[in-house]
Amino acid sequence: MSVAGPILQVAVPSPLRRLFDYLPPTGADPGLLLPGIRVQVPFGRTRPVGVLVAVAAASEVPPGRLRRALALLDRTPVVPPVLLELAAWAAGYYHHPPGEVLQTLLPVLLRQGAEARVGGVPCWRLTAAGRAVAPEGLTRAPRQAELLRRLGEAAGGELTPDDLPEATDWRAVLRTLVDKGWVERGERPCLEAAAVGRDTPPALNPAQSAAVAAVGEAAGRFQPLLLDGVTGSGKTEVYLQAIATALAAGRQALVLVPEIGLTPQTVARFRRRFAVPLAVLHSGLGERERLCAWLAAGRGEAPIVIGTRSAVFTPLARPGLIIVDEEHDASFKQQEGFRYSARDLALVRGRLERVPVVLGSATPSLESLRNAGEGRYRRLVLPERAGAALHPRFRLLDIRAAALDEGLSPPLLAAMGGHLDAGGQVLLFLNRRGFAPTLICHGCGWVAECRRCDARLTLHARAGRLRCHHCGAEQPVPRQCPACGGLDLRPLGQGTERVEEGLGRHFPGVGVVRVDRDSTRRKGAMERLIDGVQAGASRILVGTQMLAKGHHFPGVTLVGILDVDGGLFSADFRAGERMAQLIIQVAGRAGRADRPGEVVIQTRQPDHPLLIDLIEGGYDRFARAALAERAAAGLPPYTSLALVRAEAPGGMARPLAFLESVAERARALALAGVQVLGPVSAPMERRAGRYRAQLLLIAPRRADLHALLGPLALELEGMQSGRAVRWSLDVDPLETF
DNA sequence: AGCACGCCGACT
DNA sequence: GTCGGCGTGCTC
Repeated sequence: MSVAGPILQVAVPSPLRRLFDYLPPTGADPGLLLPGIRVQVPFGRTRPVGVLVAVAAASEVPPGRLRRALALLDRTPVVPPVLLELAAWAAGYYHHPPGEVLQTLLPVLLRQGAEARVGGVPCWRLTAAGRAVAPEGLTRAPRQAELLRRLGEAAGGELTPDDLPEATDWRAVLRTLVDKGWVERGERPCLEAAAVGRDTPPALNPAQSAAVAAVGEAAGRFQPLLLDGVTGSGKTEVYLQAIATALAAGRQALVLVPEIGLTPQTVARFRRRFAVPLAVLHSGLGERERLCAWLAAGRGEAPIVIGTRSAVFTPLARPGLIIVDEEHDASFKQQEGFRYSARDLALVRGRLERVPVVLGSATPSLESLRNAGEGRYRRLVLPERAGAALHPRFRLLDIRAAALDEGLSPPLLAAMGGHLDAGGQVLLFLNRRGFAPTLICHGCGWVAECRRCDARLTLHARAGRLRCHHCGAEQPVPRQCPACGGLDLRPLGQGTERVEEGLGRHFPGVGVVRVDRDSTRRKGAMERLIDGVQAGASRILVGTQMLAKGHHFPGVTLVGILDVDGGLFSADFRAGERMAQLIIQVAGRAGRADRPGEVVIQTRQPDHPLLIDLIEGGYDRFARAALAERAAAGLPPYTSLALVRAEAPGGMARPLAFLESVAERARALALAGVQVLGPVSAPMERRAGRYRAQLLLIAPRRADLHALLGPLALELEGMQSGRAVRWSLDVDPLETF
C-alpha cells in the first residue's frame, strides 16, 4: 500500500542511513517544493532542520505513520543540485548517513535554521575617544575593561559577535561603551575586499606554459590533471594563471589547501594578483562570516574561493576550475565523524560540474601517481628551474655507533659549523616536540606514563610539566620517583625543546629559533619567528613538521633530519610514504638558485632500500619502488580498504565483542573478493581512557568492497552490541595498523 | 544520536 | 509511598 501525492524525501540529521518521507506542510505551494531547500520536520519529539532531497509521487511508509512537514525554510534551494548529487555520492561511497552528510555540508547557521541571507557582518571598533581610554583604569567595570582591551588587540581593530566568548552576554556592555562614545558599531563585508591586484604575472617557463595550456584545454569538461612539480618549480604560478584564464572566461575557481597551507601569505599572494573579491574559508572564521562567504560563492559573487577541506562543499554559481594544492596532505581526509577525503570529493565534484581538477604536489600520493600512470589523470611535470636551482645533495649519516650530543652526531655538528661559518643558515627537523619523550627514574627504571593512554608522558622542561600528546593530560614534573622515592629522574630522548637548548650551548651567539606547536601557540608568533629567520637574526632553525609546509628559507644551506627511523619502523604501511614526503618537503625549504642545499639525514637504518631509493633517485624512484611494494603486498592503491573501528571505556571486551560480530556478519555477507582481517586492538590500545579495536576489510576490487559495505553498514546500525561501543566506518582509511 | 518508555533500589 | 538508575526501542 502506498500514499499518493507529493511526498517529501528529507535528509534528517540523524545517524540513520536513510531518508525520511513527509507530507508537504499544509497549504504549501507545490511549486516551492524544490530539492535543496531546508525543511523543518517533526522527528520523534524533536523538530530538526532537514534538507529536501527529492519529491516522490508516492511513499511506502504506511499512511498512518506519515507526518506532515512543519515548514519550508527556503524559497530557493540553499543546496544546489550538484551539491545534492555530491552529497548523495558521498553518503553512498562512505556509507555514511545522508542526513549527517548534508549537515556537514551546510554552514552551522543554516543547519540551525537561520535565514539564508547575507548582510554585512556586524562588528564593533574603538572610536578615537575609546582609544584614548586606558582599560586598566576601569577597575569598577571589569567587563568594559576586558572589551576595550580585546578591541585594542583585535586584528583589524574590529570584533564581531563570533569573536566574543558565548558564556557572557556582551551586548549590554557594548551598548554602555557605545553610549560613552568609546565604541562604534559598523558592518564588515564578509568577502576579502575587492583586492589590490597589482602583481603582474611573471613570464612562464615552457613547462609552466604547457601546464597552464593543458588546464585551459580542459576547460568546460571534467579532466583530472596531476601537477607534479618540485618545490620552487612554480606550481603556484601555474595555479594563478590557470585561475586567471578561468576568471577571464567568467568562471569561478575553487582552491583547496591543507590546514596549515591557508596562511596569510597564501591569501596575500592571491590578493596581490587578482582584483576580485576572495572568499576565504578557514577554521578561524566566525559563523556569520562563513555563511556570508558561502552564500556569496553560491551567487557567483566570489570569483575565487579558497579554503581547507570543508570548502569542497562550497556552492559555486559558475564553476570553472578546481585546484587541490599539496594533494598528498593528510589533512584533506577528515579523521572523525563523516570521514571523507576532500581531495577525492573534489574529483567527484569536478566530474559533476564538468570542470578540470588540478591536483598539485611536489610529492604526489601513491594513489594519484597510480591514477596518472594508468592514464586516468593527465600528468604535468614541472622540472626544476632550468640551470639555476641545483638539486640538494643528500647524505645519510649512520648513527648506530655515533656518540650523540643532544641528538646530534659529530658529523652533523661539523657540517653545521661549516655552513654557519660560510654564512649559511641551518634547519633541523625533528618531528617530536617537548624536551624529551620520556622521563625515567635512574634508580628503579620507573617511567612517567599517562594514566588514560598507553603512552609515555612527554617532558616539557620549560613549562615544568609532563604532558600526554595523545589526550592532553598534564601534570607537574615530580621531584622524586613515585615508585622508589629516588631523586635521579632523567629525561630520555630528544624533543625540539632539548635540541634548541643544546644548540644554544654549541653555537653561542648564533641565534636559535624553535618552531613547533608550543612555540607558535600565541597568535602571530609563527610569523614573528619566521620573519626573524628570514631577516637573518636567527641562523639555526629547529622544528617539527610545521616547518615542512609553506615557508621558504632562502638563506638555509643545510637541512638536518635528526631522526628518520620513527617513520620507517612504524607498522602503518603508509609510514614510508609519509616519511619520504616529509623529507622532500623539508629539503625543499632549503637553498635557492645560487646556493645549493645540503640535506643530512641521521638514521640507524642506512641500508633501508626505500631510503636509499629516495636519496639517490629522488621522490620519483622512491614512489616507483614503494608502488611495487604495495602491489606485491596487496595494499592500496592496488586494493581498497575499509576499517571498522570501535571503542569503549572500561576495557577491550566490548569493542572486541562488537567487532567479532561484525566480522562474522562480514564473512557471511562477503563475496570471495573481500578479506576480513581481525578484529585486533588498535596500535595504541587505550587512548584518553577508551579502549580501541578495529577490523580491516581488504578487497582487490573496489566494487566488491562496496557491495559488502552497503548491507554491512545497515546491519551495524541495528546491531545490539553496537550500543555499548562507539563505532565508526572509515572507507579509504589513512591510518591503518 | 537523542529521547522516550519501563521496571527495580534509596530517600523526603 | 516517590525520584531516578540505565536497558531496549523508535524516529517518516
